[in-house]
Amino acid sequence: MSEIITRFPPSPTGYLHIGGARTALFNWLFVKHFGGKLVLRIEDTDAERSTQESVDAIFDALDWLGIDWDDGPHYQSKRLDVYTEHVNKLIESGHAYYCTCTQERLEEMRNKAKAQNQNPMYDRQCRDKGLEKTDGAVVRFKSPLDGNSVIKDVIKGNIVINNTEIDDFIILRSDGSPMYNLACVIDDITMNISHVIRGDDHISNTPKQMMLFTALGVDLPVFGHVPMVLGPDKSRLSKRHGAMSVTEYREMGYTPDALINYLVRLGWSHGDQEFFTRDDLIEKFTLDNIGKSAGIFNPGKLLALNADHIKEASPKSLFPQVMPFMKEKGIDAEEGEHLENIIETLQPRSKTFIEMAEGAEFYYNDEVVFEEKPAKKFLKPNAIEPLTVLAEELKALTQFAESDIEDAFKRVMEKTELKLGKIAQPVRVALTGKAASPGIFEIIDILGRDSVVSRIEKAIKFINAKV
RNA sequence: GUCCCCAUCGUCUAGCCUGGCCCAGGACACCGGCCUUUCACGCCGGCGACAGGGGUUCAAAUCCCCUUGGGGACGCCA
Repeated sequence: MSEIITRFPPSPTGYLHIGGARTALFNWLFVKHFGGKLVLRIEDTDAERSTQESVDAIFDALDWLGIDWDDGPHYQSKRLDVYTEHVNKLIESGHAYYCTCTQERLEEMRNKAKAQNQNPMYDRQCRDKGLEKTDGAVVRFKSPLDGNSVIKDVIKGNIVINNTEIDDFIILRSDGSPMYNLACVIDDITMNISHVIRGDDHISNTPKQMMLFTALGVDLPVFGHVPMVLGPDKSRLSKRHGAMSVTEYREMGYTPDALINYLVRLGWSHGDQEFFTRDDLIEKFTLDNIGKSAGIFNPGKLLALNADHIKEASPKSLFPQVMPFMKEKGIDAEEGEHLENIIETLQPRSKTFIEMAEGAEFYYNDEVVFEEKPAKKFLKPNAIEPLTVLAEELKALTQFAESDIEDAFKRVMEKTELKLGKIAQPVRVALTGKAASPGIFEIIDILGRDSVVSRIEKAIKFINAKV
């Protein structure tokens, strides 16, 4: 088998959205699995809508996701001569012709057809006129009048379309720029694309593109149309369904590994496995297990997967991802063992990096702000004794490991005749200001003796001041 | 409307190709419970689906047909 080359061809008319990212991912995983190449192609032939900001946003998103490419980026806007060259060939070989029908006439025809519940199609008025190139003329493809086109889709199976359904579509605009189907095919040919893996909203374009391949005398690539991603209301995913841009998930504290896991798993499966690392996916991904039906984007499941990935990751690998969020909260954290320990305590209770940064706050601020409710409930006069005794016990410790701290608590329990819960909760509030936190022994261990004692003393003062 | 695609719990899916192991398994969500120094994690249990109707067959979620439902495409957008 010849080399596998796929492509990801976004049009830079906006950010990289969830659906596009998924298509990119399928292509990327496919080539990673089989050792092929991925071509990145920017389809910017629509000068009106294409922007540099979009191009940058797409690169940024791809970079964050960790999707790299082997060839490109190629910009269609810079390849206009390649397209005109091929269009000229098509005209010479009788596969295309100039058309001077006005846009008004075309629109009129469309409206009329729709009014009569007919499929709107060009009536091929200029097909056999042998028109020469003139200002304002477009080039149309001379599509077959009979027979049918069969897409041998590796995902959907054979799809048969009657050629009478396909009209003489425009391949070159009156300004000389190529239309999507033309540019796409020429690029796929010149870039030696072996597999075209794209959203199934492109199925209707495929017969047209196949005709172009055939007219140019080139073998067809393998086509695979992946089902679309729909919103919760089953309509095409759009902004009103919430976060659509890939990078919004970065801002919401998601790890790209979770997004990738979620997106691939939406429409693809490997038995009952739900959790996949990147390497896992590369190892197991093939086109064989892609489903045929559209899937609904479920933010809840993505969140759950994000929590799983945070839980499973090594604390160190999380540094660069959480630190920006910590910084935003005014936490000036340093990479190292201390941060590693902190993250470890937060991993099982953080669904996002935003939550993790919030959970980390108390570690970095000795001036604990007591939340009203827990303070009222636990920082009461009867907490003074256990707090005082604990402070003394901690001061007396010669070793300050978690087990030593636990022993200290046991002695406090004996001396005060209180259950652990009665001691731990006031201490927790004293140390964190909150009623919920990681385990009390581990946070004492991480905070260190000086900080803990000082916080406890401040809490005692707080209680006394209240009385 | 025309053409095309699709159809298993609310959602993502396993099973379907190569009928029997499926009165349908897993995951998210939800509801109970356990664990426990809090919150989580974890663990256990519950809820919950083969769209409908015809065939074929000893046997159908699995094969065939029809209906219904949903989606997509119908641009000098990509």
